[in-house]
Amino acid sequence: MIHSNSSKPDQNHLAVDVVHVLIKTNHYFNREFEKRLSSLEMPITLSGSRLRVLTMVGKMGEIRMSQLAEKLGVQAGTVTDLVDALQRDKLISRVPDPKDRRAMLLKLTEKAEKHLEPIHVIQSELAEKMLKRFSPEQRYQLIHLLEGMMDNLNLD
Amino acid sequence: MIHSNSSKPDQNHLAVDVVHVLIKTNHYFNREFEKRLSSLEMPITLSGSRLRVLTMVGKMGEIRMSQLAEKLGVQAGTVTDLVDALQRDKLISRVPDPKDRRAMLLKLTEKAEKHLEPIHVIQSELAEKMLKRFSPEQRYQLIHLLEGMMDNLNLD
DNA sequence: TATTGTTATACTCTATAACTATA
DNA sequence: TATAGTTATAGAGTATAACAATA
Repeated sequence: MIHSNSSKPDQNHLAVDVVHVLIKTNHYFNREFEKRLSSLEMPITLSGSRLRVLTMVGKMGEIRMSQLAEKLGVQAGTVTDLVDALQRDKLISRVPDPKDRRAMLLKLTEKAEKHLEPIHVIQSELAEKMLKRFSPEQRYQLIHLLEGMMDNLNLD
Repeated sequence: MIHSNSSKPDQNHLAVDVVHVLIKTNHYFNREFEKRLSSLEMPITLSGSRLRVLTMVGKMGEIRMSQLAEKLGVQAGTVTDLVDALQRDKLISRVPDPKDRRAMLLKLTEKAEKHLEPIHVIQSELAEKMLKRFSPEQRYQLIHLLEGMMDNLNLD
């Protein structure tokens, strides 16, 4: 058999290009998002990681430390630190799980819900700007293509 | 009462969804890429940031610290630190710019070129896996849509 | 005066590993 | 013994701001 690696050079090159554009687009979004966030002059500044924690906890409603670590793809100790910081800012509550005395359950506080509102507005506005003049079909198409990429990652 | 925010709820919601899928796809790629990189057992481990520096310097051939900072979207001091580390590992060389005695010119060393090879192979393989069964048309489409998002960011 | 790069300081994110309490 | 979470330690990445040398 011939080199599997160089049998389709053009196609391969194109694949790398797609990934590079993906990374770049993500980077552009992040940079602009962080810029808008910091210009919001909020009493508490949320980094990307902390925001991801809050969003995940909000989505799950109630979640254990270990589950959260798994969902975020980080270590248990990292979650402990992040939650410590968020709890200090009264954005998250940590209560013992009545069913397992080793475990802790995390929940958003009301303060967090209020805090997240303007952030979600910014996110939404920025998303809309980046997708200006994209038809609904194009938006679905983009979602579909990206989801296809993730699906491929979970194959064999 | 009607929220000014919900005038175009479906479309707006879709825009945020697109961005979320984008971020998630990027995250999936990064996680898998870092995993494969670390399993490569290389003598020097390159973080995402250092890799981005090397890739950019490689692409430009020769570049100033200040240009590099601008390209990467980070502060000058950050670049100094990154380059310090890469120079310590003999992956980058720093020579004074003969035309401007304040400036430094960065270049990859031969060691870096050799070092980057297997990394590019991994990147290419992973990209190809994620785009398996995507037709060339779909690949171009994806690139086109993502570039459209970046273009929109630079408007008004 | 403005620009190039460095240094100093501080904070966030992250991993690894050792540890405690509970299952 | 295994699991849930914490603590300790260390290192990378980043920003801000003050600084020196040169333009």
